[in-house]
Amino acid sequence: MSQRKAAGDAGRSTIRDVAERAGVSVASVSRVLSGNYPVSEELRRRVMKVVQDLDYVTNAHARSLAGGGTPTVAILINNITGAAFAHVAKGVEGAATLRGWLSLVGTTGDDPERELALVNLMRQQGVAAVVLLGGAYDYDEYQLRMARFARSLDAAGSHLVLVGRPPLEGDVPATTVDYDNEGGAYAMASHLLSAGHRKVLVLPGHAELTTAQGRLRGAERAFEAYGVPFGPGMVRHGPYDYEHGYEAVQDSLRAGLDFTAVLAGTDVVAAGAMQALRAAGLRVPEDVSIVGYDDIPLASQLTPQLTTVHVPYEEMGRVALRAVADRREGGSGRRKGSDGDHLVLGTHVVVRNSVRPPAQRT
Amino acid sequence: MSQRKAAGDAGRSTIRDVAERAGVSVASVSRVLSGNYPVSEELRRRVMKVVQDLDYVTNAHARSLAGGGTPTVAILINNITGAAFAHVAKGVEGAATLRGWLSLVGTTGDDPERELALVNLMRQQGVAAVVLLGGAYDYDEYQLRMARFARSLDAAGSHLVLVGRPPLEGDVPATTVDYDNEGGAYAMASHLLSAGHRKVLVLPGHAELTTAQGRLRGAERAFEAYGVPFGPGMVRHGPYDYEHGYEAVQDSLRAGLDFTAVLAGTDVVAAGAMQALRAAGLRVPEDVSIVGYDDIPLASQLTPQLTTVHVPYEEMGRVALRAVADRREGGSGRRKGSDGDHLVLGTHVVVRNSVRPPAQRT
DNA sequence: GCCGGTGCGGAAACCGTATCCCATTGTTTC
DNA sequence: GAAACAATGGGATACGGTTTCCGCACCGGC
Repeated sequence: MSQRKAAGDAGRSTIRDVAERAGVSVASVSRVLSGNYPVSEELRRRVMKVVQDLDYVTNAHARSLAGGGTPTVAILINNITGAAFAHVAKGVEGAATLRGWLSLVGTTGDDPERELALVNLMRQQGVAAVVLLGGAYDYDEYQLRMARFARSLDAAGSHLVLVGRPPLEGDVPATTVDYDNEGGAYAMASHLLSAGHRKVLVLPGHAELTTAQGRLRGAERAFEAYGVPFGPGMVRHGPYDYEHGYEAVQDSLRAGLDFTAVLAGTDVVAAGAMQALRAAGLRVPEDVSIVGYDDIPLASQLTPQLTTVHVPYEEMGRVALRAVADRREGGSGRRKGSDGDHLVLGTHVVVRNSVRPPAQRT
Repeated sequence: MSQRKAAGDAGRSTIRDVAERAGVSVASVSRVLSGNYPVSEELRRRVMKVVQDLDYVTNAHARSLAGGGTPTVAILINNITGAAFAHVAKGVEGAATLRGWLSLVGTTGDDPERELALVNLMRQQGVAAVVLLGGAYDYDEYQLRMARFARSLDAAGSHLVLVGRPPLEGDVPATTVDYDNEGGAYAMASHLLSAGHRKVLVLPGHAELTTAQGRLRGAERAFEAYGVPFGPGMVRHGPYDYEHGYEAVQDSLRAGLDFTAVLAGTDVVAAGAMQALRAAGLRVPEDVSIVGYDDIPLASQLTPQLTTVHVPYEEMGRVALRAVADRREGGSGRRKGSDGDHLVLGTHVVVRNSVRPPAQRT
C-alpha cells in the first residue's frame, strides 16, 4: 500500500526523490543546490544530472519555512491601469528583480476594505515590505489606519513603505518616498503666470486627496507671489480622469467663465480639458493654454505636446525598494524614529507646446 | 538558555503562542481559524480574543506546505507600462481576487533569459497557473520553448496559459486565450477601403511578432477582397511605439510616398503617426485618415478621437483566469488534448473621428 | 447506575527544505 | 606507522501549520 510517491505520480518531485535516485542523502542534494557548502565534483555531477532529468525545482514555501527563501515585496496599487502607478510599479519590480527579490501586485480599487484584506494577506505571505502607492484620502481615520498597518507589519518583521503620500505623523515604523508635489505645482503655476496668464482655471483633483491638496497649495502660493488673486469659481475639484477634465471645462465655458489657461491636476485631466476646448471651437494653445502634471507618456503624445511637471515615478519605485533593502541589510541599527525615513525626490517643469502668452483682448 | 520565543521577541507570533496564551491546544486554534470543524462557542471566543490581541495571521508558507494555502496565479508581462497588457493584468487580478486567489506579476522585458528564470521561479512558488501575456516572436525555437514550459509546469501540477498569442501546435498541456486579431484587421482595413481610400500606409509592427503578422494578414485579405493591390513600399515594419509611428510617417513623406490613410498596428503607433503628419502640415482627418488597433484609453483621448479596433483585453484576463479555475475545479476530467483549450474572443471596429473619405485629387 | 453514543480537545505524524552536528574517509605530519 | 586534521557526506531536527486518529467527558436511555 506504499502510498508515498507511486511511480509516475503527477505531483512535483521532492528533494527526497532526487536524493533517492542519485543515491545520496537529502542533505547533500540541498547543499549542491544552494551551493553554500563544499561538495565534491563527483557528487555535484550526480545530483545535477538527476535534477535535470526530473526537472526538479525546490519548493519555495518549504524553503522559506526552513529559513531561506527569496525576499518578496508587495505592491499595493489602486488601479493597475493608471500610468503613473504603473511606472512606480515598474521601478519597484525592476529593482527587486535586480536583487533577486520577488514582487507581488495587488489592487485595492480604492476600497479600504480590500486594502486591509490585502495588507493582511501580505503579512501572511511574510513579505519583506508592503509598498502602498498613490495619493491618500485625508480623512481623520487615515492616519490611524496607516499607523496600525505600520505597527502590524513591523511586528511581523515586515515594513510599510508609502510612496507618493505624505509621511505619517508620530513615531510610526514606516518609510515614505515622496516627491516635491507642492514645489512642482508652484513652478508650473509660475510658468503660466510669467507667460502673462492671470485668469486660470484650476482643476486640482479631489478635495480630500492629499496629492490634489498639495498641487492646489503650490498653485495658490505662486498666485500669491505674483499678487494675482484666484477669481471666483476658478477652482473645480473632481476625480483624476479624462471625463472630469472634459466636463469641468465644458461647464466652465457654459457658465461664461473667463480664463486664458487651464492648470490641470494630471495629464489625463489636461487631455480631457483639451478635448472640451476643441469641441467648443477654441484652439490650444492659441486661444487657451493648458498644462498638466505627472509627465506620463500621454503628455508627449497629445497634440500639441503638453507642458507638464515631471515626476520621477520610476525612480521613486527604485528608491523605495532600495530603502527597504538597505534597512534589511543594515539590521536593526539606527531605529531612532521616523527621521531619515522620509525621502523626497525633486520635480521639474517640462516645457512643450501647450502654453502661449494669452491673446490680446480688446 | 531557553532559546525559543524569548518574551517580547520581534518575530511574528505563531499558532503555538496563541494556543499557549489561550490555554488550549494548537489543533484547536487551527480549527477555530479554518472553521472546517465544529468548535464550541466558548473556545472560539477565547481563541479569537488572543488572535486579536496578538494580531496573529497564519503563515502562508507553512499553510501551503501542509496542503492548504491560497491558489496563486502568476502574470508574466513584457512591460507593465503597456496599456494593453495592464488591462489584461487587471482582468486576471480582478477575477483572481474575486475567488480569493493571489496574483504575482513579473516582467520579462522581452528577454527570453528572464522569461525562463521567471517561469522557474513561479514553479518554485507552486503557482496554480502561469499566464504569459502579449504577442510572441515567431522564431523556430519559440514553439519548442513554450512546449517545454507547458510540460514542465504541467508536471509540477501547474498550468500554462497563453494570452494574446496563437495556440501551440501538437498535444501540449496549455490553454490559449486569444482574440480575433486577423478579423479585426480585416474589418478595420475594410472600413478604410469602403471610405474610398486606396493608398494606405500600413504599419503592422515587427515582422516577427505574431500579433503584427495577423494584423498584416487581415489587411491584406481586405485589400484583396476589394481588388486593391498594396503599393510598393506601403508596408513598414517596426516596434509598437510612438517613435516608430512618427518616424515611419516622416520617412514616408520625405520619400514622397503617396497615401491618403495610415493603418497603424496599435493606437500608440497611430498617435506617433498623427503627430508626424501634423508636423508636416497635414491635417487629420481632412488630409490623411488614421486608424489604430487595441482601443486603449489613449485612442479616445487623442484629437481627433481615433477610429480603432476594440480588443477585449480585460475580459481576456478574466476568461484566462476562469479557464484555470474551472480546470482546477473540474479535476482531471476531459484531458483529451488541446481541444477546447483554445478560446477566441471577438473584436470590432470602434468608429470615431479619424477617418474621412480621401480628398479629391486633381 | 451502567452503558453506548456523541462532541470536542489533545498528541503526533506529516508537508519539503536547510542546517547543525557527528561519522567517515583520505591526507599530512612527526 | 600512528595521530591529528581537513574534507565531505549522512542523520536528525526545526520551521509553522493542518489533519488524522484517539481518548476523555458528558449526555441520555434503559
